[in-house]
Amino acid sequence: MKQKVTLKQIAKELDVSISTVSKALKDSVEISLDTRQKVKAFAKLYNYKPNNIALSLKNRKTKTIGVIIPEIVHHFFTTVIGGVEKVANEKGYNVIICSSNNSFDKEVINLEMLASGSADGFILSVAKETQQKKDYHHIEETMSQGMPVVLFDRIIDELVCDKVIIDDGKGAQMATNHLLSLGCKKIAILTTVDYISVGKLRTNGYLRALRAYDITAREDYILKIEDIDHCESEIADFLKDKDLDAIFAVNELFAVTAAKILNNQGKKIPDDVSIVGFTDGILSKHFIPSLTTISQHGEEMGIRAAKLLIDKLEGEEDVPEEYKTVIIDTSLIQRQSTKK
Amino acid sequence: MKQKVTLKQIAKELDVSISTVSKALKDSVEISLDTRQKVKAFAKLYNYKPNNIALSLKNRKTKTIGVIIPEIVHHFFTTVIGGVEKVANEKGYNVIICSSNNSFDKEVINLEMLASGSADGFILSVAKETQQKKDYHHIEETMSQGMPVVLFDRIIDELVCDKVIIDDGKGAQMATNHLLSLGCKKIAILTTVDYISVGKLRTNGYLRALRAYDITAREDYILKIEDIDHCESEIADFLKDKDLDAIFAVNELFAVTAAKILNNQGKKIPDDVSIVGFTDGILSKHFIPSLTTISQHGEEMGIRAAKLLIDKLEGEEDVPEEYKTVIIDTSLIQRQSTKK
DNA sequence: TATCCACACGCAAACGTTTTCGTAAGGTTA
DNA sequence: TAACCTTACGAAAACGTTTGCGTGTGGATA
Repeated sequence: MKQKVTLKQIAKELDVSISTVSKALKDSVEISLDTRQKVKAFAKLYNYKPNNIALSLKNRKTKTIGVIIPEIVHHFFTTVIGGVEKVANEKGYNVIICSSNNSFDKEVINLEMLASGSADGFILSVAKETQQKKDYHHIEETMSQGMPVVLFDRIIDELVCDKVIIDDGKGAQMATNHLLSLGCKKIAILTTVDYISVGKLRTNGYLRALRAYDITAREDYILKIEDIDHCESEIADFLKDKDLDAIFAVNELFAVTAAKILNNQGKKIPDDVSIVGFTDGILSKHFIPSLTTISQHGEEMGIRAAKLLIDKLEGEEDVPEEYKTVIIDTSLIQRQSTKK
Repeated sequence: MKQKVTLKQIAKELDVSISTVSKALKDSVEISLDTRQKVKAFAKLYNYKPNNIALSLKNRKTKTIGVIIPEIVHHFFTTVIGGVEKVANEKGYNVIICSSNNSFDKEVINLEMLASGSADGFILSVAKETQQKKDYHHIEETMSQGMPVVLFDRIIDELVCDKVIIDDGKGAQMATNHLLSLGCKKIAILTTVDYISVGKLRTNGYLRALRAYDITAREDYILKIEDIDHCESEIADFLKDKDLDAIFAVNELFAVTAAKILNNQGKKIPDDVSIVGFTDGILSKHFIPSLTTISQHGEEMGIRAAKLLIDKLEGEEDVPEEYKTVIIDTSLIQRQSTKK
């Protein structure tokens, strides 16, 4: 098992100094052509690769972007990561991904770990628990230590930093409008509890759309689901004996679950009930009927977030701080779950 | 913007030496109680966190596991990562995830980057291109430099290292047997091209099951799909005018796509045609009808892989090399796409 | 022959730790 | 008072780089 070869070893073998080796590998004119060639040949032979750790220590930067997301087994978030990776790779950055598993503690641990030397900046969507606790000290601390943070999707309004979001309200409004324009009047919404920022925003969008159509929102048409893992029974209860003509669900799972329950009730989609979801994932695409949905353009979010972060990382040090909030357009993807 | 505080700065402020600070923070008896308390108070106040990079350099280990997967937007792989993270976090390891995007070049780049200081060992499922090219020098090199590698799912037989796989053949056999036991006789398989190791293994399992039932396999019942992104037309062509009573698909997407096409042909699932898929993802679970499938137990794979890797990382240096191949049991999840 | 200048290379510091070893100060013992 | 032991701390090396600067050697010039 040959160990990794270092400059020191090459220097020893070739009987020159470490600096000579380093400079030779960089093709410095300080070093004679002869020596340069010898060193490079040797380095190639032994497959020398500079040690990133040492470089990071020396340069005080890691060329690494830390991404922290609430869930790793989640189509939308992985799509965003895809976008981040695209930009990062182009610009020579590495990407470290950590999942907080929606736990505040794990988010803190991950952030602190990455912040202590492993990453230069962060792209972050906060955990459910964090939104609930409203404790952002870890993020503030990271920023105050000079590491830029870009928040996306589940952001925190109180935090002053770059952000990439979609206009959740507008998206929800678009979805609801679509249903209204189809002639639906009895439109229910399946949403999350209010402390999830995106859930609340989408609920508001739904309400705004109804108002614009002069339809009074009904409390009993709004279901706020707390426990996503057991949404099925909640939705089933909610849907029992309700005479709806449309459902707007704030995510794929709610939409699909509702569709299945309606199916079992013998209702036809979209003939009896139309459904619009949120997030364009594989479920929406492949479900029968395929689901009309609001696309969040996850990859685009990742791309923009990465660009914002890298701009900060590579920008002038003493430029006055200026933070942007990028709003990604949502779009309605019409499929079979809403009638034409 | 207060910069990160280092031992040196604390030392300067408190007018002691760096070593004193370091020892004090570690509660060394060498340092007087007085000094210890003073240092600790100061460190806390300024929120001192040891710099991981410096530690890595010093300790020659990073306490980080590198995971390289072919795709990040992929349910199975993210499930595996979930398992890896579980174990890693328990044992105090960090997890870095990189995706090769099924590109050989990117796999090489990622591996080399992580290998040059960022990770102590690797958990890796190789890119499609790598399997095709049969070029494994980057992996061999990594191992020869003393960094353990655990291969999972898409492994390479020629490589001598730890591996975690499922018995793809057995799983496929189980799936096919299930169909046979239901009385199906005309069973087609939707599989991948042969250079994808798991595809080939599953095809073989299918063939074995048929043989055991004394059914001659028919060439025209086997579809090897090259381009997953455009599988729909291939499958549609294949299914045209075929009088099948069952389909075994080696992944979720093929299964769902076939189901949709059959639907359009007016065939009922499972009454006219039964379908068994592979991989227990959200699609299989939520599709209507829900799909009978072979579960790969992705999380378990991740757990086992992480354990194998950490064992190697923490094992004695000079213990004779010994490599294990862990085979995870697959299981058949019966749902609605096969008749009872 | 004394002076100067390239050339080609080495020294050493720095990045932030940890840890071994050395040592000054002060107290105890003989 | 000399010898010794604690106590409490500091110096320095090491991890692997990069880089500014110093310097020895040899040849060219005056």
